[in-house]
Amino acid sequence: MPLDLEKVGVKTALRSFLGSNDLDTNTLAEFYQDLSRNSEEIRYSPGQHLFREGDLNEYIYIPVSGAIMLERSTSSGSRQVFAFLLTGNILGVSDQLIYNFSAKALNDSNVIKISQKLMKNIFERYPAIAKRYQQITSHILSMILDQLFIMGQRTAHQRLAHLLLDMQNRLGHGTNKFHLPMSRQDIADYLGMSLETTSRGFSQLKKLDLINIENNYQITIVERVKLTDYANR
Amino acid sequence: MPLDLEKVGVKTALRSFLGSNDLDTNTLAEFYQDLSRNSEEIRYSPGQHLFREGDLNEYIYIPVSGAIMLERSTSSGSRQVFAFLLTGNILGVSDQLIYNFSAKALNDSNVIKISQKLMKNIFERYPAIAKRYQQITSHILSMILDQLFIMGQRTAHQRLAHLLLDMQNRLGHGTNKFHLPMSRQDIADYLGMSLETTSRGFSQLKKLDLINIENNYQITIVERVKLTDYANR
DNA sequence: CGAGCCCTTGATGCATTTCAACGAATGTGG
DNA sequence: CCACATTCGTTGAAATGCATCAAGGGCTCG
Repeated sequence: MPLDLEKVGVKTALRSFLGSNDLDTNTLAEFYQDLSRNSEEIRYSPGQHLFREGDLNEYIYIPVSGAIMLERSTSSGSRQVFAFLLTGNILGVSDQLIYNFSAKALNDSNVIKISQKLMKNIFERYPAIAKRYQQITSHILSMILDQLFIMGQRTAHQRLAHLLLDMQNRLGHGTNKFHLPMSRQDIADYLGMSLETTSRGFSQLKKLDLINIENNYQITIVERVKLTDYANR
Repeated sequence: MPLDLEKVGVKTALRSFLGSNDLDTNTLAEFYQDLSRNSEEIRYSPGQHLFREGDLNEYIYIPVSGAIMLERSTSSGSRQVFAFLLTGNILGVSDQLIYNFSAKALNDSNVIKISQKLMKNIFERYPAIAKRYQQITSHILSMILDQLFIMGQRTAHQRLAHLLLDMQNRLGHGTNKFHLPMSRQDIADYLGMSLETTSRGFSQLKKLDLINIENNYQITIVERVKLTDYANR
C-alpha cells in the first residue's frame, strides 16, 4: 500500500529516523511529499523475509511496527544474529551491491520501503538529509562496535544481562516491563551461545531477583542498577 | 612533517584509500594539492597513542606504514581489540563528537593525519570523494559485521584460523608468508579469548600442519584450503 | 651472562555445550 | 471439548572447551 503520512506510526518512525535536528520545515514537507508518492508501506508476517543474503541491495527499510532480525547463516548450519530492529530504526544503509545478511520479520510488522534510487535522488536535493544519513551510518557503526565489545566480554550470563538492559531501553517506553519479540534461540544466536545457556541465564537472573519472567516473553527488570552492575562486573 | 606526495608509501596509501574508480585526474590533482598543503605525515613509536577513547574526534588517519590497533578497555581491566589497521586503511570515519575507542601504534608507523574540518571542506568541493568516503564507511561496516560473525563462531581455534587467513590476505602480498605485527595478547583480546588459548591455538594449527611458525611473529600458511575448511567447519 | 619480556606447556577447576528428558503452551482434527 | 501432536522452554547430567594458575623456555638487550 502507498505510504500514508497521516498514520501515527509512520510519522513516529520517520521522525525517529530523521532525528530532531537541523531540518527546516520546508525541506521536511517536500521530503515527506516525495516519500508518500514514491515509496510504500508493506506488511510482513512472522518469519517472512524482507530480503536474503545475496539479494540485490535495492531498498532501504524503516520498521513502523513490529521487529526485524538481521542474520547470517553458514553452510554448516550455524547462524549469527546481527541485530534486532524496531520502530524508527533503519536497515539497508550500505553501498554494497548485495546484502550480506538476511532480514526477517519476527512478528507482524509494518515496514516503510524506499528504493535506493529515490534515496540517492533525495540526497542530491536535500543535503541536510544526506548529512543525517551519514550520521545514522556512523551511529550504526558505533552500535555494532558496542555489540562487538559485549561479545568479547566475560560470561554468557553477563552478555544476556546486557541484552535485557538494551531491550528495556528500546521496548520499555520508560517502564521496567517489556515484551521480547524474539525467541530464546534468536537470543542465543545473537549472543553467541547455546539455547540452553540462554535459558539458564534467564533462570539465574530471575533467581537473583534481578528480573522477573511473567511468561516466556514478558519480562520485568526488577533491579536495574544491580543488573547493570551484574552485566559490567 | 608536511605531507610529501612524492614518497612511494604515501601515494600507495592514498590510492588505496581512494580506490581505483571514478575520480577524474583533475579532481585528484587538486585534492592531492589540498592535502599536501593542509595535512601532515606523523611518525609513531610502538605503543604510542594516536588518540584515546574520549578524545575529541578532530582528525582522520590513514596509515602509510606500520600497523595501528583500535581498542577499548573496561574499568574492570579487560580489553577489547576492534581492529588492526594497515597501509591504506582509514580510521576516524565517524560523525561522533568523541572517539569511543583508542588507537595505538603496534610498531613504528607513519600515518597521514587529516583534520575533519579539511575533510568536510573537501567533501563539499569534491562530491566524488564524498561519495567514495560513504563507500568506505559502508565497507567498514561490512568488515565489522564479518568480525561479529567470526566472534560467534564455535571454537577459539576456529576464530584464530580466521584471523590468520585475514592476515595472509592483508599482509602476505600474494605469498603465503607474513609477519604478524601484534602480540599473542593483542590477538587474544581481539578474538575474545585468553593469551594461553591463543598460544595453544597456534601450536594446534602447527601440529596439524596447517601453518608453520618460523618464529613468534613470522607465520606461513601451509595449507590454505584446509585451514579455511578448519575455520568454517 | 643475567634480567626481562613474551610465549609455551601442563594441571586444575569452572563455564558452557551437548545430550536427553520433561513441562508448558498452542493448535488441530476427531 | 478432549486427545494428540507440535513447538518452545526448562532442567539435569555428562562431556568438553576454555580460563586460570603456575612453571619453564627462548629471545633480546644491556
